[in-house]
Amino acid sequence: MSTSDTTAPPPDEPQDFIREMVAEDLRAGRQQTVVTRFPPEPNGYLHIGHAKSICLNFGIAAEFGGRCHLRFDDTNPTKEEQEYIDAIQDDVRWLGFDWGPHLFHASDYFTQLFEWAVHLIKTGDAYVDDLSADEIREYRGTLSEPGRNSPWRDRSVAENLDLFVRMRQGEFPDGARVLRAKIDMASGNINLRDPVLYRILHATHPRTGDAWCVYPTYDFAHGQSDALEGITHSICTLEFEDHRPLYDWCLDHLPVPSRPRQYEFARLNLTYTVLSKRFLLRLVGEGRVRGWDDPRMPTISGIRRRGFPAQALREFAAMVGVGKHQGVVEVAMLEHSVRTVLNRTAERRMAVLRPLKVVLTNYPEGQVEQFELMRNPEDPSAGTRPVPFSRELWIEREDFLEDPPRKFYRLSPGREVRLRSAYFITCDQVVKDSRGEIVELRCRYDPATRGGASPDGRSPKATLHWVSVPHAIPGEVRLYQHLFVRPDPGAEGDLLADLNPQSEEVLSGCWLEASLGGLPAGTVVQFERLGYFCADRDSVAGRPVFNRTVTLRDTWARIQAK
RNA sequence: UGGGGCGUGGCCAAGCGGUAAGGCGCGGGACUUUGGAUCCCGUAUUCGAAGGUUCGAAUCCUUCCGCCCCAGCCA
Repeated sequence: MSTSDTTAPPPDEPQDFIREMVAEDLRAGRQQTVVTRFPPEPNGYLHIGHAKSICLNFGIAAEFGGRCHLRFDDTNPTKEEQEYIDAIQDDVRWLGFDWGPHLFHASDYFTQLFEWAVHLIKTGDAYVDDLSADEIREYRGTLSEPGRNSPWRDRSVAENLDLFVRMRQGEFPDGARVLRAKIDMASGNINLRDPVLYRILHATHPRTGDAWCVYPTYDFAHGQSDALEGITHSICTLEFEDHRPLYDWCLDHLPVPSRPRQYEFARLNLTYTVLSKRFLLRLVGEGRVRGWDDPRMPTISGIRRRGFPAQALREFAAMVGVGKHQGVVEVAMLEHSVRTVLNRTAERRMAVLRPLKVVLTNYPEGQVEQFELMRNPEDPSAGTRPVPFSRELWIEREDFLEDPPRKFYRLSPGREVRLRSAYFITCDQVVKDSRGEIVELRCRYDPATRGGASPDGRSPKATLHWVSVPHAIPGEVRLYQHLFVRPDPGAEGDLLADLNPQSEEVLSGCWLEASLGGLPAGTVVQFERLGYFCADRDSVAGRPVFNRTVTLRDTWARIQAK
């Protein structure tokens, strides 16, 4: 609230229409400062769509030198849980935003809201209705026909007051009565046909416990909460555009301490990604995934477990922009920002997912060499790491073909390839078991090519990654594909029918560079050309588990085509 | 048949009366001791459609078409 909050100059060029309006409000003197808020209902985990809203609200506040509140819109105790309240805070923090001391709950205002409801009753702008939910729906009319007034609409102020207080005191069961605003049953905007302001809910609230049995609706709580917190710009998604007249009506009829304005933008839609809390809740509830933070989930916590960096999400949000057009953004755009960030930050390591043993017949038994390899070629300041090399190595099964087709340049009988940063090797012999399965390759290395370059200038067409057998540690790798196979999850049809049955593939016989052992969960490394992998919290010392980060449908196909 | 919004290339998106930014994707090339890295080059005679105003329109006017949201005591 200090004036220092307002000293930062607004950005030179607003990048979107909301920022433009904010800048204009400041310029015209309609607002002295900028206060926004991110107002999730704690009825589930946050997903990538919320990230857009978080970046928008916190971003605008930061750019204009204002502040952004985190407010839980906890007006419906039947759906809300403390677990969600905690998880949401973790996610917003992880995304890189700080609400400072500005943590609020709509439930903080229950007393004030109740008093304001009484105020509306006294001014004749609200009444207690005895109609049932079904009757209210009937009386509301339809999209094309006006509604009719409730027979209880003209009760006296005294009777309304008495009934409302008794509602609050718990005299009536759920659904028996509601408090309604007296606006216009014939309005073309259905939200204005005497909207419900308060309903009876004998439910325990995660924060206020059993103190209340009447709870305000979203429409009666949101704008007033904004006003109480001094929010200047209340930014929400498009589906609330119809509610803005009601938002304004409430503020205009109540002695609120400030006058916020509501602005709407298009929510994020992503191809191959369902961003419906209701549906995500179902996936978790039915055990289709292993929880809200299952790495296949589009939740912020799931995405985090897959190794998406917070910065990538922020860059993605900026890249997508803010507008009123409801399009569907291609996941490729998200994956692009993930790769961009990871490419410059993730350290390189070697790991063999599907191992095949290579024995260097001319390499001295028992000899071990240490190579010092770059931790990240994109960032020399990351330094180097020691990587041991010995007579027996693991290479990727896919990197050898006994009978190579054209265009396959990796290892095959008689061919020479480079072992990344080590030596050139040539395959002399293929060892098979009784079933004809290749179990081992006998190769010869060229001592003159130490470090991966040949003094005579020859250069193999392929470079393989490898791990020294005696030094490797076992690990598990989980490969993820898109959870949904339907490009546009917004289209009609049963979403469950389009769940990808192969969205997860677990590879347990992997061999990893030893340095991959003690990585803290959340660390993302790049396994050379295999892609980015994130150390999972399921890892136990010495036996790490990694989740593959970015998935492209044709990963392997692309690599093989080279 | 009510109300509220939105329509710029495959996707997102600038543009606000002066003759179509940018990003993603895609295609092609270069380079490379991983590449899905990096670097080049290409990718809308046209802005949902049709009229009109204007020297000049994606930008102004008219009409039409299409898509989205609203009939929870959810948010």
